[in-house]
Amino acid sequence: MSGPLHERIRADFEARILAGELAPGDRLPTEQALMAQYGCARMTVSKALSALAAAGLIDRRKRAGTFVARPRVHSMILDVPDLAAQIRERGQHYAYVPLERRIRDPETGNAAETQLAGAGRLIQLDGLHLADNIPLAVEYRLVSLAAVPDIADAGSDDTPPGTWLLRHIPWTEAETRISALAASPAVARLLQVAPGTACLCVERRTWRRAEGVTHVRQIFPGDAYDLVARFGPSGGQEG
Amino acid sequence: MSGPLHERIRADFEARILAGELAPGDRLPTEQALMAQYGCARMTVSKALSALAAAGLIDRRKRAGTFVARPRVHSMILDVPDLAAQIRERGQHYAYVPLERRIRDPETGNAAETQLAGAGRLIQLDGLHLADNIPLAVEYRLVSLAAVPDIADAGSDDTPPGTWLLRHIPWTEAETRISALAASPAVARLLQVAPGTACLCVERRTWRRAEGVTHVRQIFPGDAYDLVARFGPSGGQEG
DNA sequence: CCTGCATTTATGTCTATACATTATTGTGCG
DNA sequence: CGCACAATAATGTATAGACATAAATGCAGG
Repeated sequence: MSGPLHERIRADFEARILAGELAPGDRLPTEQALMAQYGCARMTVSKALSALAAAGLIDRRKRAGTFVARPRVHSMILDVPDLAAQIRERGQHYAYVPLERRIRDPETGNAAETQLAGAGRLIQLDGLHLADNIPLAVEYRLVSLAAVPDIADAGSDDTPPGTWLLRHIPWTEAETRISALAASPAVARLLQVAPGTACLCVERRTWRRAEGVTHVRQIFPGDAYDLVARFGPSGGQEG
Repeated sequence: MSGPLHERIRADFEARILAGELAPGDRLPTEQALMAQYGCARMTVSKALSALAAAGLIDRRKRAGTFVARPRVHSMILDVPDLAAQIRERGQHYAYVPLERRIRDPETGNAAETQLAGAGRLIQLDGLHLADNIPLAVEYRLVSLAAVPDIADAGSDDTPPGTWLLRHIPWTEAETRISALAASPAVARLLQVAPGTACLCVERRTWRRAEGVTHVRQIFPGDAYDLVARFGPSGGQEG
């Protein structure tokens, strides 16, 4: 149990809070007390407590002291990785089959599309994700050419646009919406399941500085794919 | 644009990275340069950069310098709030109808149940969540009596066990699994939908210090509920 | 009893400095 | 040329102190 002292202090209190030894609302020792206890300077204590505060485990109030925070919503970390990477990680063979690649104007009257397009046009990129040659997901994607002009000429057809985008337009804002729906005949045929089969629908909209980048809808057969999210102390991705 | 200087520095670079002005792999000025640029001490610069590093936006390497990180997985924050709170927030009337409340032993041969139970027994708590008297979700829950002995006598029947647990056993680790399934006849009857309807299934297992606490399965009609997750600069996870 | 003001105590920010750590860079020797 | 090793330049950790800020507390006066 060595390493930086501020990290040790942080880990100490994280453990005690997570274990319930320190309950929500409990008061932590003052920084002065912790200086004495650990035999270090105040900045060192403060660094440890700042990290805990940033992680939402404690509240620090001037004059009053430092308290174990009341857990609010259970926010969980949902990893929405690149499908290609995820499939390969499971040791399966990944392939992407492009189905449609068309540059077009946004549908008039479709607010989402016109907003995504901005001043320019849209490129529609539909395709099928295969794991070991079995259909895993249909993907319907729209990309704003105003935001990503490179995509028109880039992209050999068999790299999925999601992977390409991830490498070229990083650090965007995104909203993901997860729902369940019954497979339409068209989707059912592509996924090789019976029409009406329960499917997981992952819909993601992505922005960059308030400018729309892409809007994608992925549909998975319900029995073939689970999304997994985690919450916990070790899940410290914080990003 | 005032406030603490370290926060201003942090926000400056966050904005430049998110805007793409600083691309992945680009090198940031050295701390020395930033000291000069902002006219402050090194600790102040360091605090700003540490926050960015904790958020995963930059990588700091000794001797080499500080670089914009390559985006890894797009981790998103999935808010899994209390159903009761969420429904009331939408201005609807919330109600919980208990269906089953039984103390029993774990099924022999069911590894998940025996592991959850630990040395003790289990309490099974099934119920129905209603929004404006319309069924929104069926809930099948198992709670370990070893981990939560209080639950046996606590809980007036019309407060959902999820809400009760959230208030009594905070700061747990959890894993959430999201999938789609077709409504079984029993589920369909409870949700008042046709059998086979596509439903969203949210399954959550919760631990506390490696001791199982609860295992819950919530099933929503596919067209009545969406899970939403967000990723973005302001989306800090402070609950 | 209540209100308002001063005090006190805690965190918040920042400085200036020192030494540790580490990976790159460069140099010299075989 | 290439390897070993030293110099160097960057971040990492920590100290000791100063002043700022905010809120709980206590005290005085109405």
